[in-house]
Amino acid sequence: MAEYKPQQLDRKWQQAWASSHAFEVEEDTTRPKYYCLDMFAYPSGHAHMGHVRNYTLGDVMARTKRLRGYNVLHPFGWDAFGLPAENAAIKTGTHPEQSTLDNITYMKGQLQRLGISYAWGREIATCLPDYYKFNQWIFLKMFERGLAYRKRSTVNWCPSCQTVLANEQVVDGACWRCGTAVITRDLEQWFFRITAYADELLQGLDTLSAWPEKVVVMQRNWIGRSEGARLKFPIAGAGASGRGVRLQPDQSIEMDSAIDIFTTRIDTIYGATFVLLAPEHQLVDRFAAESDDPASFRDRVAKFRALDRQARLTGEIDKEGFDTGRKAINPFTGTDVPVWIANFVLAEYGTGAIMAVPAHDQRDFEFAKKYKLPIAYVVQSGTELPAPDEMGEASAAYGRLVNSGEYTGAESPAVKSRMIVDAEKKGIGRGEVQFRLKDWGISRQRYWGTPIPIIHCEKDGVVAVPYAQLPVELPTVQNFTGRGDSPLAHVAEFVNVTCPKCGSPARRETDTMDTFVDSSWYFLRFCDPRNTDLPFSADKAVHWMPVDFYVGGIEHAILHLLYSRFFTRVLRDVGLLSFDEPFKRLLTQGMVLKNGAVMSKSKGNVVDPDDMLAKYGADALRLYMAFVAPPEKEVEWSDAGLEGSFRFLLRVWRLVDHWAETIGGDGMPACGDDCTAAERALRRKTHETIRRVTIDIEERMHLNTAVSSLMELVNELYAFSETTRLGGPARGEPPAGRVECAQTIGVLRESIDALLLMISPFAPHTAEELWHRLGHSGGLARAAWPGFDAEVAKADEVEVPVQINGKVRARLTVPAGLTDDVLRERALADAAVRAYTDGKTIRKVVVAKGPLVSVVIG
RNA sequence: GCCGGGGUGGCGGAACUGGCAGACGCACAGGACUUAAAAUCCUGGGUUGCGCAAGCAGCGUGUGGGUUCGAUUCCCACCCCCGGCACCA
Repeated sequence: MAEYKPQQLDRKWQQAWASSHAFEVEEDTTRPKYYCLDMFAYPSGHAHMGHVRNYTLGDVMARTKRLRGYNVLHPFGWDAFGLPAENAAIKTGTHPEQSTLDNITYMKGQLQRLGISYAWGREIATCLPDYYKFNQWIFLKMFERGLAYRKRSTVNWCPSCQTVLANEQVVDGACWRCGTAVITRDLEQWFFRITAYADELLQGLDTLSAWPEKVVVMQRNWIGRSEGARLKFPIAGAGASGRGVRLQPDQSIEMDSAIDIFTTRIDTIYGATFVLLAPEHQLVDRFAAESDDPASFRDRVAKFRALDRQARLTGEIDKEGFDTGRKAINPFTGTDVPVWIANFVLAEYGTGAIMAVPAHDQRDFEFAKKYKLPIAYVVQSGTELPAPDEMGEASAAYGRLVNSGEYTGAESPAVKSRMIVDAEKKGIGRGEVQFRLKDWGISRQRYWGTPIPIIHCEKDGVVAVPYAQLPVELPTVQNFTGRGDSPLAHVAEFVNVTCPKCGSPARRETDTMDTFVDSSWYFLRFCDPRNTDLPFSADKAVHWMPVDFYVGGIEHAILHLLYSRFFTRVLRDVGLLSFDEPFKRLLTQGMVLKNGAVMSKSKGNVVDPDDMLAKYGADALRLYMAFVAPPEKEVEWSDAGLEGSFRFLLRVWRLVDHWAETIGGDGMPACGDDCTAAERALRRKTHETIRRVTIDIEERMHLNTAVSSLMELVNELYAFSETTRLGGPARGEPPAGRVECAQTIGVLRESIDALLLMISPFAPHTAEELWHRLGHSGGLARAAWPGFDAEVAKADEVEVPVQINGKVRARLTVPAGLTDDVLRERALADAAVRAYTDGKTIRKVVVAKGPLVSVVIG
């Protein structure tokens, strides 16, 4: 018997695949294409088990689809810019480029040792100029379209990473990367106008039927669309001498003499008894100046502004506010309402000002109670009309309007649109849609990223670097200090340039781009990775895109996937693409835990893939990853589980090795019709397994059950081997010479071939070796997935359970395909059934598919 | 608070459209082989009660109810766990 030495097989077949370029692809219109994408990796240094799981899942799909006849694009690359490399440079002095390229080399070796079937010829790394040139290209296209713009703004700043963070990179008030509490800073920043696509990005979610519901919902919430109205509350006493003068509701209002508010509940406006401003609202400074005691006014505001920041970090504060002393006019009721400043009103959402309706909003209710502000009840949802003084909480439900002037008696929410139309007619407001989504700040004051292709000129202002001058290459910087300003600002020969427009001395932009820019279009670059003129050719993108199957971590549910959907639309509008959604089907795989926690060096619970490869080989590790749980679930690492997978492969090896000589070689007989019962049973099992495994991989992506089906088939093959007079592999006896019966050979051959083909996506090295030993020429690359024959899979005898009053009381063994009537008769005639039914009334007999007979007696 | 997912043996999990709950694996126990061990192969097991035994009866998929001949699956109410968002007006 040949010994199973997986490490040797790994090396042998990996070399064979590499030298035959087995996984490289070109466009081929004669076959259907399949784009299988694994999320590219940040080259952190070592692949961890999460990577192994991710790429195993992708590779099972890629290899299956190849056998199924698809022209499969399965590329890989490196998300190579980013902070860790720069932080390492600060610590150790190794240049980011050096450490990044070293890490890529090492990790690439690891993935190759796992036998992942990548088209390495298309490998990309975002830190190379031939890639980031097109980050700059896309930036310029966006700049031309007004989608990339500059503004001074309060930004999230991580004091530890010394850089700006996007809203999406702030988690619970802390930096997503290092966990340091985020502070704010006022900086001139570049933004991508993702909000211009907010509605489209939201609507597109409805078309993503093959995405996990969870991810779709997360994106929907993140975009956060709210329909409502923007309304003007005129400031009473606006103007120099007009304090206290009351405006009529239909009087036309000057812009700067009114407070704009946003509300989704215009139906409650008759209950708006005060107005609240965010501490950062633009009117606050003016009100302070015009107040009786500006100094103390400003003091109180300043406290809120400071306090507000802390509150956002902890997530809970008491609602506090103070009266500005000013009044605004509720444009629907015409009455004066006080204007307060409140710490819980957000400046960045809506208009930074709200109408407060204490009777129908819990926050406003609490505020009104605390400061004894009036409460007016205007939407009746129950039968009782509560007295405002006795209300214990706000009533947010819709209902019939009361105390609402001409709208009294109308039903809400239906009345909303009528009120908005009326507001428009009177010039006091209009319908408006607000989004939670903010524009994407992409400036980073760091080195290891894509330079922003912009030049600042005294005379011409912000000037784009001409396309012909791309890429703006990242200069070599030797000293990394980690101080807060952009390292590029210290490289004189980089900074000092001449203006492309007027030729006078100018300054280069020294910020770099957020690395999420790099990953927002890399899947398009894979379609045409060596194009030097364009990010990719439209033809090639049309051929390969969209990505048919995308596998990666759930942590990218919002950031990366939303940005990629945004970029796809921008590039569509630029004319390079003709579709909206980049990823047809998405699988977010669960994390790999050890002792209930994420593996990390600090916890000391890391299981190194290299160690497992050395001990069990790639196939056992891959098989274990597929078998341990459904792909979406978190899994707890288990050495024993991995060993179990190894044992299974050993079992397959012994089985095939045992039969190889008997059934191997060309010209073996095919299955005939005169099979024994045992042979028919094995064929049935084989075809049933083909059916299940195919569906489990391609449709359900339940690799764990696909593997268990294969295990069942192997168990069946062992049992079959034992029962033939040929001598099975179980006891290690040699087969008793060539088999006489051609039938048996044909059946075994069919079953074992199918087994090897179906196991090959999981355990490609072992499968390839055994396939070769069976004498197949051409290797698995030339093979086709086994066909399913429904006729063969059909059972000729079935066991039919008989339920009596819901409990299984008997089993009939009958020929398959009996009619319901015959089944009913046989069930009622059965002795075991009669024992229960004799002397009882049979009330009902149901014959169900299955089949199954259900008898009701009384 | 809102949204999404989940709760099945000692453990990971299975049950495809309402039809035999616990596939497959791990761990465990017994047996075969062996001088012995490892490896391998075979067998066993949800649980309670009765029985020397083959077996018989009952209970079982978070809890309580409902629909149905039949519910892990559908409906209602509730409890718990995980994930996301969170003063978004």
